[in-house]
Amino acid sequence: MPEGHTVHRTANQFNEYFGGRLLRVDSPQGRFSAAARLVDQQVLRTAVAVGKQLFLHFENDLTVRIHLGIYGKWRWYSEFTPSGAVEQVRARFFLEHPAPSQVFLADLRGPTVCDVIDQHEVEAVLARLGPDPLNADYQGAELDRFVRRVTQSKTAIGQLLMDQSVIAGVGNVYRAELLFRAGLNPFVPGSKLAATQVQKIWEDAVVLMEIGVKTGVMITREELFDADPPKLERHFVYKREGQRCRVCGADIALELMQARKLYWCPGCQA
DNA sequence: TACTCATGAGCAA
DNA sequence: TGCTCCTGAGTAG
Repeated sequence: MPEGHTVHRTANQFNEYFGGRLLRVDSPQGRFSAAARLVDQQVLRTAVAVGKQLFLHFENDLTVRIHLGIYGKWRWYSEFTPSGAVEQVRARFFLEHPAPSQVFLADLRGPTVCDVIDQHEVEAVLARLGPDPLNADYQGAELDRFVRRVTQSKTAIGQLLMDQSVIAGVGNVYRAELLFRAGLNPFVPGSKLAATQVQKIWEDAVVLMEIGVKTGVMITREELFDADPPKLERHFVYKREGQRCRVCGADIALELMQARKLYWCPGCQA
């Protein structure tokens, strides 16, 4: 489920299993081979997630940048029995001399982006990303930046929340659920919202996405935060079109916004 | 087993 | 706006 919380979990795993270690980097599929050689047998300094992007910084000042897109998947192994077709593995990261039963190998399949870049290119990518609720000092500049971008824009708030330069890491699920929880109509222009309303969206994003990092799943109903509910129970509106709203009983609506499915409740978000 | 759809985003037109 | 990248979960039959 590649919204921002997933990427932060992956960064945490890289730091835990591979941080400060000499890594082998390979591309069984071949498409990443030339780039992989640039960081193969280098020490991983640190892994950092910003929005939906993962940066693996190596000691030779090169960085692997990964964006899962819609298909990308990670698999982690503590035994050398990788599953699935190896020719689909874009990138493989592993320790050459792991301790017994240690997690030592990560396979990456189907990413939109997997490349090796230098520090200037890292900065260029970061420059076009908005603040990330999972990285932010949220009393401070990051929150202000988000509020300013939204309240100065005539674009619908439903679109703004999907714009990675406005807020990095929110995707289609969190977009729908954040707007529902805020009681906001997705089609309202950002400029029509009060700063306090926009601030509340941000604070809610921090709460929901931190739970996502902790649990690994996107749960947006408070009463289920500790319950590990089945998929269809986790949300208020996402993928619930035609069903009754859990709060007001109205039929959940589904519309296309910028070619993405937008779920919302016409009763609660009038 | 075959088919559909998806949590994303860059690009051409 | 529509196409593309191209994995895998879910579902229909």
